[in-house]
Amino acid sequence: MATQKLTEYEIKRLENIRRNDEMLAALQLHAKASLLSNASKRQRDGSAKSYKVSPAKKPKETETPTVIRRSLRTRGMPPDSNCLDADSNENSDKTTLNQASISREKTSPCVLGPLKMRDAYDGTGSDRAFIDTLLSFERETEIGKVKSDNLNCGIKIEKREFEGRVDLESMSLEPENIARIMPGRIMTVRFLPQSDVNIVAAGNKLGNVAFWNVDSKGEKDNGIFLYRPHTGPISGILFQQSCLSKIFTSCYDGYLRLMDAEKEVFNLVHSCDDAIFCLSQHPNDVKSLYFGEGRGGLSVWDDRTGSVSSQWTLHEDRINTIDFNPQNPNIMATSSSDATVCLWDLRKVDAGKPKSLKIVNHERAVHSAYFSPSGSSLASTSFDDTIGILSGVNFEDTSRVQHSNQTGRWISSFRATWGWDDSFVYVGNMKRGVDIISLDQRRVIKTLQSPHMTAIPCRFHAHPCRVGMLAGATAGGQVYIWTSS
DNA sequence: ACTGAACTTATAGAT
DNA sequence: ATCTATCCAGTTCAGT
Repeated sequence: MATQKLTEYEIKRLENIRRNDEMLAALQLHAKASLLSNASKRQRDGSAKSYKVSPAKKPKETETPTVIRRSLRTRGMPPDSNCLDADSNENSDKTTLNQASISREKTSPCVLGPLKMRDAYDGTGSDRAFIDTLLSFERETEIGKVKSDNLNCGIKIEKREFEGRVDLESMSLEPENIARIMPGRIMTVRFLPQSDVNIVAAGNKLGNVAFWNVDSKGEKDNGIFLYRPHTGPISGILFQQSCLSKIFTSCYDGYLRLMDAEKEVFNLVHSCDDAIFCLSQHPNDVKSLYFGEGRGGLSVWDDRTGSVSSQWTLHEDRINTIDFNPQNPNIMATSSSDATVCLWDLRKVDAGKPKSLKIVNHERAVHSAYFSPSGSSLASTSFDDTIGILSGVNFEDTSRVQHSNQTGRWISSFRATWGWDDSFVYVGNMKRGVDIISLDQRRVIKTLQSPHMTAIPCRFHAHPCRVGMLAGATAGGQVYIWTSS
């Protein structure tokens, strides 16, 4: 009996080993193939699958080739390759090469230069309407810009122009505000910071970025536009209040791209050897992009000079989020898989020995640390099944709210996300609900649930201009938009 | 201190 | 209704 069991166990184990070996072999084949040519080949084994973006659409290739990420430097190319400047980048040979490889395969290509939106677009129809929509905001802000100070363009990201508390009881999920906008697991979801439209952008694990105009119901593609600008998990999407037609995206593939709707390209802004795990923008200096790179690294990209202006090692493991205090933008919070949250004073972070203002210790990896809208509190979410609340004039008060954050492998980690004021944070739970934690009461005071929510919402964003409008994204490419009447 | 393996978990799409 | 592929997260444990 005992020997029988042991044998079964052994068989299972060997089977596991065999499968792992196969997977590794596949990965290595990919790596070699992509080194030989940019045009990625399909996986050689039977695991090739097709996928439907939505039931209504026809099958799509989702195979994201595992590509060895190489910086321009290691490829012997000059840094940045003028990619920042879209005008100077009619870089014919590179562009045509890219086009060729993309049209052959509908996978995310490994493109070291600007990638045309047309080539990255994955849809049956045209994305013209969507691009025009983005550009229309641009014209609106142009008018505003001329009137106001164009010297200080974009002083604020996501300025909140409203009063009043959200009425939690009136929050509901209407069936028309649900859509599967992309395949795969969503890593990040963001509302376009524009008060008169409801557009969300989401990035998934496969390197896709999808946009959904929530209000264009019944229109072609249901207002959903899917692009494939990257080859790995999307770690950040950044809108800029001052220029809504330019959208930054960051990826584990080590690339930082700038989608420019005007030029209709995904420019390559920056590439590095390490994975980029998060992306943020300094509130007072929108030309400074902060991103977490590799194991504990934080880099600052200066969009004026087109180069990395600072590089620090701030943590012992990957940095999962970077956030700035709205009250005092010199204060930055980082959360890391090294189980800590750190507060930094940017004026004091030296190149040599960065010293944090404060360290909050969790028991396990910390997946997020976000400042409240007013900047007076900080909420951190950790695998140790707590949500940390940091408050007080000098952030000297710490407290914990118990919350199960065991998402496992297939669900993106939970990140407690602030709403429209300092009252509540919103965080997913494994029972397909949205837990609402009251800052005052330090506990879950309500859980949003709906029979329409058929999967676990794990990543959230509150509409920066609309109280009560909350987007939740799932591991299956769905987005739920909760609204308040 | 490091490396690698096992184990956990949910979902969409295929059967 | 049931089955299965997913496969770079994080942790624990076993072995160097």
